[in-house]
Amino acid sequence: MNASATRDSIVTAADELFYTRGFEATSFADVAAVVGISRGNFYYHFKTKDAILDAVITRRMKSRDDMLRSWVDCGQSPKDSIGKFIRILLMNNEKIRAYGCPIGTLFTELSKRDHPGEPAARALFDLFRQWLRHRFEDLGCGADADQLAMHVLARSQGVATLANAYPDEPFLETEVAQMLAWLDAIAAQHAQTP
Amino acid sequence: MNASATRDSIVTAADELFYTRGFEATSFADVAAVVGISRGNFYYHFKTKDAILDAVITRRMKSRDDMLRSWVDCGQSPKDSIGKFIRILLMNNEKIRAYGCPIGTLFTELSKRDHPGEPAARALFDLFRQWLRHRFEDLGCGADADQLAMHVLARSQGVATLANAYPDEPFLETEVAQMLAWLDAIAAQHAQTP
DNA sequence: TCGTTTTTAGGTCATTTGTCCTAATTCGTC
DNA sequence: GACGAATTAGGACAAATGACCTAAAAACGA
Repeated sequence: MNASATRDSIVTAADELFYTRGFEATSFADVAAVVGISRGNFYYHFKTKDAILDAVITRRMKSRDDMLRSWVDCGQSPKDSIGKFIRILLMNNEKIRAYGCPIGTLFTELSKRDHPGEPAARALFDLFRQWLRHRFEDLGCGADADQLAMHVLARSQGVATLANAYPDEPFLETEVAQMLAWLDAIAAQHAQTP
Repeated sequence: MNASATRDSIVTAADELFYTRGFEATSFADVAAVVGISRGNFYYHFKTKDAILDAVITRRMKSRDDMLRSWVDCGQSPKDSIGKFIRILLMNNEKIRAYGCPIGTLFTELSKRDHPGEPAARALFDLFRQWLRHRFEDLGCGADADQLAMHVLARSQGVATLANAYPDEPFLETEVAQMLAWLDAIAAQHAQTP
């Protein structure tokens, strides 16, 4: 098989395992088993576990960046863009209930261990934060834009955590509806005072 | 030393280490070193790592339960009680910035590994949830009480996570102020429609 | 075919949990 | 104080696991 194809399937498998089982709990052997290659081959592509983590974070970064860009490029209103972000929680409903937020849980794990990959994991938060801030600026929120961005991020994180703790309850849907209502209010408020 | 005193200091040390480093990352040797006892003595008190985890969760449960009860017993209004809960985030400011929420991060870690201690960790959430629900009921929120309780829990979790990711920003204080303002609005709303 | 790339099989080394043992020390009780 | 029970120290050791490494084989392209 092509080397970059093998490398890619390793990163794909690692991404999934880091999400569902956690970074530390996932071993070389686990990833190799999913991909169907030997541990030695694994080492051929990635010298250290941190190198795989880097690749996984880079992959997530690109994936999220592409997603966010597509929402802006398709030309919808800033409010609808932010609404789409909030609705990610609904889109990934089952996975969030089962494993929490892939960004949040990874950061929390790396932070607790003072892992060198922590800044890279924080950069994933930054990506969403900047994007949200720009959308709120487009909405006319000016100086409040960053604070609003952080607010949306925090509530999303909280909802993901609690949905993970209480997966059998309709809590996630309720909270998303409330966040969308809150967004309506913010948008209305800044529409009349431009 | 008294056996229960030794046991207690083990649980205290484990509680702190599980919080600051995480459960999996903390080894028997780590805890024994902090307490200043031998590994042999350690095994005299706790046969397995899961047994220490149980003891730590029980301890946290009792500590939080005592705290919540004291807030009700001192006879302040339900609104002020809920306010005190929200202000936990301020009280534990530095620790939350450094290590996140002790309840949330423990649950997330155990959940991700399908650890048998997961239900016990969820019970900690339940404790806060029930208490908040009762306070909102006292406030006259009736059927909405549980949903409001979950809302407060979720926002607190989200704030803790983001404050952990951005420890150098005044974000935590800002969000607490907003939550307290939100609480004011809820209380006012139910004061005029009893 | 030849040389490079890719893959495999296997092993090393360190760490951690958990078990077990012995001897010393402390403690409660008489 | 004496005695037995509880507690502690300090280790040896097995089993498991995971990160990391090497060398030979296989696949592949020119």
